[in-house]
Amino acid sequence: MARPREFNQDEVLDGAIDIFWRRGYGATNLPDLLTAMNMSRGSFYGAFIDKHRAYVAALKRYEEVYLVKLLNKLLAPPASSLAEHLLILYEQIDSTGPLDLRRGCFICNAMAEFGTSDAEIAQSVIRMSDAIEATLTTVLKNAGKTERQATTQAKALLQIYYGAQTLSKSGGGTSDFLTIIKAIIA
Amino acid sequence: MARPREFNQDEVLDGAIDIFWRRGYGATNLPDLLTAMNMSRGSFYGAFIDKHRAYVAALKRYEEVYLVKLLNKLLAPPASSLAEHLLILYEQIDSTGPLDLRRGCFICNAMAEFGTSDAEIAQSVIRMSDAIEATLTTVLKNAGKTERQATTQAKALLQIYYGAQTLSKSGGGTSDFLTIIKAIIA
DNA sequence: ATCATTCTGTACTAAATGGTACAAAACAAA
DNA sequence: TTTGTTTTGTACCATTTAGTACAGAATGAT
Repeated sequence: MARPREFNQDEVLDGAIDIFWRRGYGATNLPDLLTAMNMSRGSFYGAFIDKHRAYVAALKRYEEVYLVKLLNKLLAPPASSLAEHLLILYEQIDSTGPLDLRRGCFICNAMAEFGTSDAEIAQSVIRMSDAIEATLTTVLKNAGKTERQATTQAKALLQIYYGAQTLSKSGGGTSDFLTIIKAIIA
Repeated sequence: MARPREFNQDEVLDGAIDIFWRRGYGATNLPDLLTAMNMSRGSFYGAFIDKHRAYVAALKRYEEVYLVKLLNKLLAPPASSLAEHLLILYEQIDSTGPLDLRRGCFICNAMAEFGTSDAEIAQSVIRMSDAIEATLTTVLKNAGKTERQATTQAKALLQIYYGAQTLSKSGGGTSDFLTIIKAIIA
């Protein structure tokens, strides 16, 4: 039979996620992308056809692995109060550490860069947003909220989260996160 | 003396703001930028030196004109309840109308695209964010909130606003905005 | 009307872009 | 070892990029 592939699909996609997350799609050129994925040009085009499809594949892996991890964390039985449990969201924000490696939220970044210009990507990020919102709704209902309270508060939490991620990426502060969460779920 | 300029500085910058807002900095190429600004290459480079400085100039004009307008609206005496007054924020979000011309928030877009990679731009967008936050704090204090309440709630409102803008840009819903505002200022 | 100065538009350039072609290498089966 | 197939790395290509050069047009002052 034939020569086996030398690269691992998951590993190269993790590399793609990393650089796309930090730099965005358009600002990532092919040489740097190949370095981040640890692939040669030939292998890259053989496996992903073009840059755009590589990005979509990275988004897909993000959804299947990284997003699922976040949702599972949220769905785990709260070890403390609801508000403190929801600090899991805050943990996603790299608001500490050096400014130059704040990459924000991968989903937010995709929303801001593509908007609705790419139907497939827009659909993907909205699906991920909806998944987070739905999970937050479940968490709130499990904590005793009514259906109506839970849905509205989940929306608010998601928007707060996106807003804080965006601000943090530019170096803005994200203080009072816990206080704000408490106000929303009050 | 010399031949006077044929273009108006404010008008061409408005054109720049428009296309940068819709497409971002990197995704806007020079021919399209020149069309949007209604300038020739010669005039453009004569007036702005390069693309980057044109973007910075557009940001500056945004701050001086568009942002100031928003702040003044917020500072105007509320004609209704505080929550309904704060719907001024919601009015900034183009969540109605066709998906393909949702451009999001100019400031958010800049944050997402540049992060901290450009010190001058980062400084500018943080200053604008701080201005909105400070204005919201004033509005809340004028409505009878304590200093502590006002500052925290202003932060929350700003983050909700950024989050809703980001979601809206990708076609996500922004329903329950008023309910969320009410919850935050409760 | 002439001149000095500045603006405008176009032709051009060097570099970088994403993508392709293809030879050589690596492997499994026979 | 030989053969068949696939991967890999590199050389290459056409296009697009931001930016420059410069000729000619337009203007106000003299």
